[in-house]
Amino acid sequence: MRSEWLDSFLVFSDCLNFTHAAELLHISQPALHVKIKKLEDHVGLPLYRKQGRQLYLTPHGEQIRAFARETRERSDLFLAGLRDNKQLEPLKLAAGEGSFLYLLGPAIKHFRKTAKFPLSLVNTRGTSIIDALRSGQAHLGVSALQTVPAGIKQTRLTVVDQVVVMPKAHPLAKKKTIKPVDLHNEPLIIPPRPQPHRETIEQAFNTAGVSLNVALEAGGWEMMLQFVNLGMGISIVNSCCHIPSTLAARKITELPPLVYHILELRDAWYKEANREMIAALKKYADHWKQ
Amino acid sequence: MRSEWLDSFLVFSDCLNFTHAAELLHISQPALHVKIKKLEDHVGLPLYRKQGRQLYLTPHGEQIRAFARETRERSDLFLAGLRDNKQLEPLKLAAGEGSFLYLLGPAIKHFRKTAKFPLSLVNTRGTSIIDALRSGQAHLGVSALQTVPAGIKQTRLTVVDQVVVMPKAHPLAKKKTIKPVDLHNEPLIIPPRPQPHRETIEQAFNTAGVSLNVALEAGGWEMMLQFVNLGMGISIVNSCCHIPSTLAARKITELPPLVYHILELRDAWYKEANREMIAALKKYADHWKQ
DNA sequence: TATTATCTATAGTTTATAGTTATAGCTATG
DNA sequence: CATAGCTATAACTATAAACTATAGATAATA
Repeated sequence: MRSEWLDSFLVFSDCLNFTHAAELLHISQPALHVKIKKLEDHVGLPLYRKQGRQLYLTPHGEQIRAFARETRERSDLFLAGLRDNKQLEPLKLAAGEGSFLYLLGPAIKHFRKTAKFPLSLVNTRGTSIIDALRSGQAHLGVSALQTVPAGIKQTRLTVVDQVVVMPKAHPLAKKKTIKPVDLHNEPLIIPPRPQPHRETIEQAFNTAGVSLNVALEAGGWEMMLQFVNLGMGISIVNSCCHIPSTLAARKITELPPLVYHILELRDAWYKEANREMIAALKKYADHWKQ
Repeated sequence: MRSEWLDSFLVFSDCLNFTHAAELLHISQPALHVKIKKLEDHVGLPLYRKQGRQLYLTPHGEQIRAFARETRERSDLFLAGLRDNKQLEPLKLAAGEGSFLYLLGPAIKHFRKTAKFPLSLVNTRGTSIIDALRSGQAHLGVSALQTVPAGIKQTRLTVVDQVVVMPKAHPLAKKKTIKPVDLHNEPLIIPPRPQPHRETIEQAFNTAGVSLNVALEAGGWEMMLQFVNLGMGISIVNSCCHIPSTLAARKITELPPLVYHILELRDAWYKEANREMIAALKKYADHWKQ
């Protein structure tokens, strides 16, 4: 869609009179007429109608008019900012510790190498990622939320299973997959209460009718694994965590796999930096599986 | 800024080679060269440089490239939506009861008459207007917040004084202006605790060292005025409220006037509907004063 | 009812712009 | 030092965008 057409249409839609609008544009009336006609042909929809000899815009015409206005305003603002040497705002990517540690490394590396945008990483926990997006503290988020809040757009990134980790010598390590019942009375190392990971575990254990034996509350995957390593109990972590070779990891049933999504504000006009980061994230979505 | 220039620049910036890019665009290399030159001349800044015989984009060139991408994406999305007959989203205006009752009437009337956008009004109270904007439940808000939250753009609308209202026969009605001290021991009708109006009053009375004698807690200007009318006490309301002729309104010192602002999300690309509503609001910003 | 004014829309012509070819000039490479 | 591969400019050409003229349509006016 040519910008000239939109500019002409803007003037025309103000006058609703080819003769006057053409004068304002310093071109002849027929010249304007063909411009509007070309715009109409391109769009493929009638943009104005005649009632007697009064012209009026169709609803599509009204929409084009609004689009034309926004387009020009956007362009003017951008050019003004460019000439004022306005600094490029860095892309702010929000995610939890786990995502940054095990999921996003290669994507971030790739983005920094190929994209020309400054990058800033925001460490968030739980649902505060949504607040960060809404308040503009972050432009993009990665998280495994269960429900999509209003006004947020989700793009599926990868699916991560949950595994039970324990010392290799542990009797449960002989099993191939573990059920919540098997963990009855086992001392567990899990995060404290408001964390979503804790909630998921509690829910699954409740459903299975198994009571939790919390040996130690510890947040953060690395910490949890460290305490398992020290023999203080066993734990449930994402299968994308780097499991030390001294530990065994076994699949657990009845705990839903985590679906990681890319989160962005719906209809914040698609920023180029977002686009490039999303491309990088998708490229390396499953790198951790190898 | 012509859309053709941007389209050509996009291809050029991918190749960084006039010869190849021109082939892709099915024009000759010199033709592309002058197009890029025209874009550069229009912008007034160099968009690329040569290092030996390798070309690379300047930071300004990178920004233009991102802008060009976004421009095309935006245009494509718009056209696709238009052809799919996607319904126009209504403009959602959020404000409190007081604003809707006394401040916004004529502006809303004007908008509905002149603007071609569907309108939807959202009744909010207190700071939840910010949440409504951030979550996309509202596109525009009107409120008299004391502080501007991050990511919100404010435009000053009008200034409203606070007045004490009482029956005309009340002894205080003889005064021209009233101080908080004068209200010592007077039974007051004011909103309950979390309301900002209550907080403002409490703060002013604390500063003046006067204790509040709360006769009745009632939210909403109309209700408050009604109870004053019924002789249950006196109250403090905005001067833009419709004061019944049976009551007297007197200015009060030490209570700061309320500054009403238009609120919108910073850098949500300026929607045409927002623009028109803001124009309408400004046009009738002070209508209530007459 | 005929006449005029005002405006849209189309046709034919002219002008301006965008495209082409040719080539000079620069730079890395064998 | 010759050559390949590219940018950038000039001179020329084709195309598209402007113009003039005017037919057609509608409402106001004599």
